[in-house]
Amino acid sequence: MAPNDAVLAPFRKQGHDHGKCVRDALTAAEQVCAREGASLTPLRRRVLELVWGAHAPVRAYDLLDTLRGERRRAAPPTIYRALDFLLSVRLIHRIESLNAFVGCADPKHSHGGQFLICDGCGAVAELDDPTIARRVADRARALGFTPRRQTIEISGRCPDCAADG
Amino acid sequence: MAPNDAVLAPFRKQGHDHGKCVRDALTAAEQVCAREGASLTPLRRRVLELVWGAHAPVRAYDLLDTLRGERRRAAPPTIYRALDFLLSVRLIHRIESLNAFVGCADPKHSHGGQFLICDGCGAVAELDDPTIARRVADRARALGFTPRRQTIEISGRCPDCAADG
DNA sequence: CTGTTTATGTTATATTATAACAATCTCTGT
DNA sequence: ACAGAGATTGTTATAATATAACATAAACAG
Ligand SMILES: [Zn+2]
Ligand SMILES: [Zn+2]
Ligand SMILES: [Zn+2]
Ligand SMILES: [Zn+2]
Repeated sequence: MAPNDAVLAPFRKQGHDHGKCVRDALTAAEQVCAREGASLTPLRRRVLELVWGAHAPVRAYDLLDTLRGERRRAAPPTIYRALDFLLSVRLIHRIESLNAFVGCADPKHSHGGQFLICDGCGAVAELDDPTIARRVADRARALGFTPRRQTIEISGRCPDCAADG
Repeated sequence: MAPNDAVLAPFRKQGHDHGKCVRDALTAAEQVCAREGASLTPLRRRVLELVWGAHAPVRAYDLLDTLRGERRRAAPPTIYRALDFLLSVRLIHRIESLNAFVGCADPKHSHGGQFLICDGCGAVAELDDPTIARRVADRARALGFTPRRQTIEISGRCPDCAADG
């Protein structure tokens, strides 16, 4: 398996076992929370599972609609609080340019991810190129700025969608 | 004047002539629009001027409030259409992580800017480091992705605010 | 237990953005 | 000047995203 394969999984409509993606993500989540003493309640766990449901960014109110099917009293704060928790332990990322959320591909290591967002199919792949992150941070510091968080989002066309229209 | 001076102007509360910033921005805007055959109407020009009012990102509804003082019938579409126009000719940028807008420091050259956003004072400085932009684009292309637009936003503390709390 | 913290429920509202259609302005060709 | 076409702005309504504020209920430590 080429090293790019994991990164590009979201762009492969067929040929990746997404059930396994989700199971692995939940397992990793348990470990991360245990390590940090954070409490992954059933609600938070379920929201994380829903975020992972597609290999694509999900909007808060879509999560809410789904959750309402199984938990009558879900309201906007229900979802936003769960999302805030998941963000705080870095199990998910927020895609600023889409107002949407996506599961973190590598929650065990701290990082400000870089995201490739396909205009065609909506899929998002998460890179983690330390060279880019470091270069950006260095450039900021060279100007006397103290960086805290990076948001790097690249819109364009994934391999499949570039081939089509 | 050191080369960083222009970039850091937004972080210097004193000692930069902001009136000149605005006048220069409007002059450049006229030129850009003339060159592209775009029509910088009084309304659009005024909204651009308001965006430049502070050297900081401005939210759409704040612009709307201001505009209403001088144009009774301003409504959300008034502002959003003007902003869409200004974005389309790249006279302003949208800061995704703030849902806010900021004047482009260099509208004569096409670029996906990189933004340093101060948590303390709210000021935003625009970099344009081609090395970063190229590296990001190259990395995307190496994965078969065709990049169209980059969003790069760095939150942190500007020199002044890092010195304080 | 009992108070304290954490998590969730509940209602209401704030903030950001767009849809849809009407009116007006601008420009062009005659 | 006039008609028609396209661009711009006005107007009303509503969609989409997010948070405030306070109530209730679990979880947990002493
Ligand atoms: Zn998957
Ligand atoms: Zn991640
Ligand atoms: Zn710019
Ligand atoms: Zn500052």
